[in-house]
Amino acid sequence: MALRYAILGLLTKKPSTGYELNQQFKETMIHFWSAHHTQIYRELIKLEEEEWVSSVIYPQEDSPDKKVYSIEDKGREELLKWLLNYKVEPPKLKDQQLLRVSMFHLIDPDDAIRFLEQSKEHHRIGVHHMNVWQQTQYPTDEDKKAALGEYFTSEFGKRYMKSWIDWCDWAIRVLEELKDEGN
Amino acid sequence: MALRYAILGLLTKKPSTGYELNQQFKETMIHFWSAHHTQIYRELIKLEEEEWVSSVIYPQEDSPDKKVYSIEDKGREELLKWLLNYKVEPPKLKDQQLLRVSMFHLIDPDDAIRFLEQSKEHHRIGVHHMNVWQQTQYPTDEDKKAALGEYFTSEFGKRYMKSWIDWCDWAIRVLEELKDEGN
DNA sequence: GGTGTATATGTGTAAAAGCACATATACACC
DNA sequence: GGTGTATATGTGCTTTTACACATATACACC
Repeated sequence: MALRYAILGLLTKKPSTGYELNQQFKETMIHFWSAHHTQIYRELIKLEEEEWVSSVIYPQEDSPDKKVYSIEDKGREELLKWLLNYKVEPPKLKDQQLLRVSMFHLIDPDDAIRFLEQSKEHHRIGVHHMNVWQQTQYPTDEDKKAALGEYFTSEFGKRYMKSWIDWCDWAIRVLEELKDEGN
Repeated sequence: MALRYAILGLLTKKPSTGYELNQQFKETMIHFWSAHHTQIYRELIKLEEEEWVSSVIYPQEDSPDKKVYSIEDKGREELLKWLLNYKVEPPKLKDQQLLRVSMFHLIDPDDAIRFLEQSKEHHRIGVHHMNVWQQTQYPTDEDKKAALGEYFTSEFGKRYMKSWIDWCDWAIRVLEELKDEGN
């Protein structure tokens, strides 16, 4: 039920196609929300039926037609209602990497270390991507107020990935020590 | 499809009832996996049909009968297969708190600050709970190897919550500065 | 005496999410 | 000439997850 609010939130910034919304889910919202593109297209259809958004089709020559969605008054109203009527809810997450970490008692310490090295590398690349993104997309001082959300959540994502890397280093150290004790 | 492996992972530590598994999901796995209790009971039934686990019913006098599940060879085998055949997959998450943060451009800075203060308090309580848990449940040096998973993931959860709190402080500072500039 | 919480296990049904596949064009790379 | 990627929007179907509710006992608190 919250996916619709995620979509509406993006549409308050600028009218977008389903394709563009999906890009933004993958780029800027990756650290707190995931959605499949088919889910986004279907939710947009529902939102239009309920008149929370409207769409205009722009024919294109060298690629398929674009369907650009805009938020309507009803949508803006409902979004604000949802935004201000909150209770602190814990996030719902499924992290296969940490799930595997939780079973490290079943595998060889060397395999565990290899796993953590890969995970660390993955997050190192993530931090790099974030730096690239920030250099091109980061809100400047003038429009910081208009892009506060992106400013805050991208910083969160960066800190999250950095603390992942630190945690990996710590866990690898613990495993190395355990190996030494074993000798 | 991964829920079953989460359940199997817990059952490698000790035979448990669905109720106990649900407790552990809420206590120690909260930082990387969420599951509803009805989902756990249904998955256990499927796992037993496929003979990955088995169950024994213990009648009780002062509360309903217990159904204690144990992992079978087939389950242990499949778990290890899954554990070692991985590709690094990004986590799937739905965090309503960060989703609301991403829409801070729509609300009053004072409302945003209040929101972050509540969120911070929530994570402060989380760190406190973690400290209490660690004092009673934390693996000691002797059985650290047997409880490596809990040792690593609880440390991850603690670091995660602490970095949430730091990030809240940072974001509140940014908002205060923006307010001052507005005057 | 009622309310809330804890123990313990479910069913029925709805909503959310994901997978495989479909269509159509174009540009880059080997 | 084939493969992969990017643009752009979907359908059909399955799996996963969640919600409301059901049952039964006991203990604490007001």
